[in-house]
Amino acid sequence: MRIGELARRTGVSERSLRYYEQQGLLVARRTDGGHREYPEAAVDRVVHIQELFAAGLHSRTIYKILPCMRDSDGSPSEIATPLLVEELTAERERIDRTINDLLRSREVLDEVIVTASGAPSQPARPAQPSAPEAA
Amino acid sequence: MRIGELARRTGVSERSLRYYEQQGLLVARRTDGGHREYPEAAVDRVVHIQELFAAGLHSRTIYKILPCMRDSDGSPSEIATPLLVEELTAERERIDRTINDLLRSREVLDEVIVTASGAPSQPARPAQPSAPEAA
DNA sequence: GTAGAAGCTAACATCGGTGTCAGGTTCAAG
DNA sequence: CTTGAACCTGACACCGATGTTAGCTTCTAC
Repeated sequence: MRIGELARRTGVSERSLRYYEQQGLLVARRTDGGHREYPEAAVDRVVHIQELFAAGLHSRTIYKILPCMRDSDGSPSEIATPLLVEELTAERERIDRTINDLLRSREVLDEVIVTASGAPSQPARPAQPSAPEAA
Repeated sequence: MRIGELARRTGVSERSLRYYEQQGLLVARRTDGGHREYPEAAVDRVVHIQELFAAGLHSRTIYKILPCMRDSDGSPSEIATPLLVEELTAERERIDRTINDLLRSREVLDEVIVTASGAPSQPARPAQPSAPEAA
């Protein structure tokens, strides 16, 4: 398939798909005229890439782990080196910390939401207009 | 306390603390000479701000919810408006999606790590992906 | 009063994935 | 052919929190 279809099917912009290729995350055959031609497996691969990006990994890291995942092509194809494993472990810890931050913040939001929903417009404390005007 | 100490105690750079003030997230009295002077409660507040930033909230959003949290000053001080509640609910959903992405990506990392650690040179046969002990 | 540490403001840089525009080429259907 | 959609490359812009530097002022301890 071509880039337009891949973009449509994955929800990722053509711009991003070209960027992925530039970063070595995605390969494409070319037609004689130079247009990209993707195999079906590209859809899965793009989805995977997106997930990893969404988790805050950098393209360089994604580049390194892609061949170690059983993925688009169905085959793991490579085993991570000890160095890479170390890096991924650090990345894993970062992810854990982020999850914890998210959970904490979600609690905070919930509390604010619940407080507001539970108590109708009753300024608990009309006092101190300590709200600094927006900068 | 002054900015240097606050920075040390919170692990947040002076640059960021000044930025927070500029965004209206943090207030400080000033000495005659113009130096910032923070109350003890600032430490907690900065920590809270950091958590919210880490969860991907923008300073504008943080600005709006800060007065609705029971926080540094100990008092909730304000109740969220319906509009804000709506916004926070959307934010909450974004956080949920992000958590899911992180969990998925963590699984992927775990699989790569386990495969590499467990099998010196063999096609993937991963044992139980290590228990999600984050949270 | 003086030296040096600590603060102040202001301005510019950075990172990295993505949006967008420009100017040109290819593809497919009439 | 011709035409219009789809694609190509390349370059620049953006966001937003944070780093960094510069040049100056204030504070504190001697």
